[in-house]
Amino acid sequence: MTDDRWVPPPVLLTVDLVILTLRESRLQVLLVERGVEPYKGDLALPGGFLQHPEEDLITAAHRELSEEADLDVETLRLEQSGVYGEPGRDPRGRVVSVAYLAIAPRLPEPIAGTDAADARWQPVDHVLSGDLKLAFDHRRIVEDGVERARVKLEHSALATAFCGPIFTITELQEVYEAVWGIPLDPRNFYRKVQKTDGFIVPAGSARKSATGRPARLFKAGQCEVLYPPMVRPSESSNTKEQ
Amino acid sequence: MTDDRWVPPPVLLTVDLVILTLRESRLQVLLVERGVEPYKGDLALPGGFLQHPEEDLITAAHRELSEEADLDVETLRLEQSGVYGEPGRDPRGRVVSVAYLAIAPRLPEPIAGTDAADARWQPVDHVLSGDLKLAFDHRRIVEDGVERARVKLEHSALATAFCGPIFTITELQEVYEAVWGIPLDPRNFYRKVQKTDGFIVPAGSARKSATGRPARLFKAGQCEVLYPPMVRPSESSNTKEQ
DNA sequence: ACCCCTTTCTGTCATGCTGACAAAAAGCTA
DNA sequence: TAGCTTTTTGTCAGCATGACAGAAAGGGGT
Repeated sequence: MTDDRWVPPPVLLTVDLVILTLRESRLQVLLVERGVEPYKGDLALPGGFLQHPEEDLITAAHRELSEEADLDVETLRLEQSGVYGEPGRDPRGRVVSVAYLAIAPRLPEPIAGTDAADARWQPVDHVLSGDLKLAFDHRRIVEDGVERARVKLEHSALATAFCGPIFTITELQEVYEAVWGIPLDPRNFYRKVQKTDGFIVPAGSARKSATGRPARLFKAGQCEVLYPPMVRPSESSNTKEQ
Repeated sequence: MTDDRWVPPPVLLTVDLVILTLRESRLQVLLVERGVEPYKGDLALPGGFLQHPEEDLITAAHRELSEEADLDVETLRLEQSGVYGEPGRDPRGRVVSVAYLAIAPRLPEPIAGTDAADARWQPVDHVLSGDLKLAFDHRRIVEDGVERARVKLEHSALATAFCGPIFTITELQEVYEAVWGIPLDPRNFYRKVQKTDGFIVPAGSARKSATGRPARLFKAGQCEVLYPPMVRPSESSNTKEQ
């Protein structure tokens, strides 16, 4: 650092995308089959290098998403979820990756783009359990992203974004159950979301499909931050035991 | 992306450090006076470029900390707190910065290192209020770091790390008050931390300095995650109003 | 029409946490 | 001993929660 002629070493920057959605009542993550080396043929998160030196990170993230999986994600709000810069994580050299997270309602089946041989949804538990091997350190990135989504569900009104514009309380409950991976009591859940101010507002009259009593319809309220938060019960047993 | 001869654009990577401590019952952040252009003479967070292409991010963070402010921070646990990569944030070119956060007990007055003309503690409210101008987008980084510290105080036993190895409940309360920036009721706080399992454990007999009834002494418990969490009262008014 | 089944919705009840506050306990000082 | 400060122990009402009972509102089958 005392040498005037020293120049900082450049690194290569990538963005990786953890796109979560709900399909068949399960939390699923968007994965692509890599069409190029390294890890050609393996599953990985969509993502890639910055295109030009002036490209914004978030712009690059959106671009990669539309390139690798042709999803209409204009409205998708990407949120930073971590940086992964360990040397050796990419055989191509020193690559630092910024991970972005998005959580969205039932998205359609993606269409593989230019860089990806294939793109499809996979249940996150297959990734977390290790049944599904991912390229690079992408499993770790998925883990971190899912944990962040779980926490976000507690403190923000994000869960409504998983549903359509109009939904029933039971549908909202299924979102929580899928993301948290635990069952909830319908009656207490009903009471809780009703009295959490600004979370959901009534939308039109009742009536829904199939069997059982017709459910009332709701839409997302205007508040972002939930107070009091939705607490997931399992958190209690998380105290680190000596 | 369809051009085989295309190579990804390199970027320069820096680490920036948000080191928070408690001095004189106020939350303070470590700042250095820049000794080189750009922003020479301005206050900024300690930090700098990766030294060589194989340097780990966290290693670089520790190195910069010891270079710019000669603190003995072997035990300091740095935690990632964000990436700042907006084009134009640094006049030297495309510079992406990874911010690290550390929270620590009363640290000594720092000693300016090689790159910094000076290094010292500054109250965070001076930074947040805008009274103190920082170089680059460092004010934003401090804001994010402080908010993260506030949240961490709610859910983790971090607050004990601000105190010495042995402390009184009142001292612990002062930590919360300083970081959250609000007053708390001593009696309710006393009750709360006592029954939060694994947060604090008794350490030796009572007795302390100055006036008033001697306080009992405690040390940090073994648990990391607080359940139930410490909730800061102001959070209730945080609902985003339409 | 009637019964059964499913799902949604409304209550109830005991428990435990919280905020607000009273008051006792334990020192020090004058 | 009186007065002051700070810590510690209670008290009390209100609110949220978990567990669960049971009513309401449909549909399908006979």
